[in-house]
Amino acid sequence: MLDPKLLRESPDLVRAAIAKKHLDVDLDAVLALDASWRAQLQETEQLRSQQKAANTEMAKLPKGSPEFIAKVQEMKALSAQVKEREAQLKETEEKWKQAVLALPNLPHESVPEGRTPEENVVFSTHGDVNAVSPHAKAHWEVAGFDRLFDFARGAKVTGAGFPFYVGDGAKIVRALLHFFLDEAGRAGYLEVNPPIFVNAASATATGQLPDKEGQMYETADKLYAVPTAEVPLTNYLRDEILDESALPVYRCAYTPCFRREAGSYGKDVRGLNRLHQFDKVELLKWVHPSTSYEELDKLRLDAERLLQKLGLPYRVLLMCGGDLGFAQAKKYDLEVWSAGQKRWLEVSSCSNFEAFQARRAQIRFRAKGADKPELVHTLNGSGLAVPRVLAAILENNLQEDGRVKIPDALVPYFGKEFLSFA
RNA sequence: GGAGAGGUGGCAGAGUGGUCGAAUGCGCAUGAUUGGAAAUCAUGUGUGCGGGCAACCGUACCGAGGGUUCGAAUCCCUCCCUCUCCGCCA
Repeated sequence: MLDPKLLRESPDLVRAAIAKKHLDVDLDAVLALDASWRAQLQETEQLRSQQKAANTEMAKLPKGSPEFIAKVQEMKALSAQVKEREAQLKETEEKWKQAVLALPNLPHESVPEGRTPEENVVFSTHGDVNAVSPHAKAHWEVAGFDRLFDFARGAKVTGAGFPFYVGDGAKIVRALLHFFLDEAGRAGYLEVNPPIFVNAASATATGQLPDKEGQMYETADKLYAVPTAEVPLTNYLRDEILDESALPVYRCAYTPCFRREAGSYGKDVRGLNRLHQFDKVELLKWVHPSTSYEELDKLRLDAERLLQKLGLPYRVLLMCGGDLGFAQAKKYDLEVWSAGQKRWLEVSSCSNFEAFQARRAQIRFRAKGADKPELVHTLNGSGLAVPRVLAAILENNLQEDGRVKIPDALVPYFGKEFLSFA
């Protein structure tokens, strides 16, 4: 959520932000709504003030006295008026809230102009895409793939996009998660094992609700399966005021992630590329506003280091305004090279939300001596999402004999040097 | 799942219709005292929203939402959560 004061004082900044993100928002309508909400609020508060004053007077009057009875009659009219105005105010407030919630975060000045994903800037490229296995093929075409990654039985038991991981397939998932969590711990993130269902308040605070409702699985008692650990983890500190000295707070969490992916069809749903359930380690930071861009760079490097240690070629994209999410001020995507598919696969997305999430979730800190608490900045990034990293390993490291060479850094976790499909 | 008891400020805890944003204690902050500290004394000490350059003013908030009333922390309804006992269970 954007600062309503910013909207009032500098509507042009907000207008520019909407233009840079190539969104369609009728800002003038929002401004008009804001003005009418404030006018109604003041009127209503003024009436309530009268009511309170009368109440104090009445308390001093003897209960059954004629003055008292007269006052009660008089106040009935005011009371009715207050009720009516409050109802109106509530209605306007609801509209106002929806309108303000629909305003996107301001993109940072360093975010490049652009409308489409093609206009994202290649920030850096690492490793040699030609240095991968000459035997690479799309991972779903590798002989024996279906034994280790059993989509057919997954479809029978649950549905499309819910594979079974079997034998070395299960083992390499566990090895990757273990490796990711250990690395995050070394980088200073405290490991957390959060609930994987959240309530509506939490999903709203991080922005999944109200608009992305259809992307989540919902249970009979109105809980949502987490689409990412970002949701429970960010909400961990919801409605709390931290001590300034506690910042920055670093947390990481592994959770399975559940996404309905309604409306995504076509080529990129093959194999491990897009699943309804997948495993991911998420990195979270709550930081002092003055340091958040420095922290974003460090967060990105923490994610990059994982790909470097796994020896996978990757590139970093700096997202342009049009491809930046609604809530992000700046975002980098990490894409791993998939030698068999001959394309880049997104495996991490590192973002600075500035105070946008913190305002919705009311996560603040108090500076020493300051009278007012201040909103923190939140950042998060994947570190990393398993299936696509796994796809890249399977493809890039495929040997002539059909086995897969396990990256050196992963061998201690996997327990052997080759993954076998046999 | 059943029965009972509860949810009040950073914490403990009073308050059962009006003068209550809320006693008191602890904690915390500032000042006095002290060579310094402890102790003591004094003062202050929540958050959101709106208005105002500001000092400050207004309003809301006593688990959440609704209701009754001129007026609700207090009465009624629904829901959520915690604790105790019983049942069930990894």
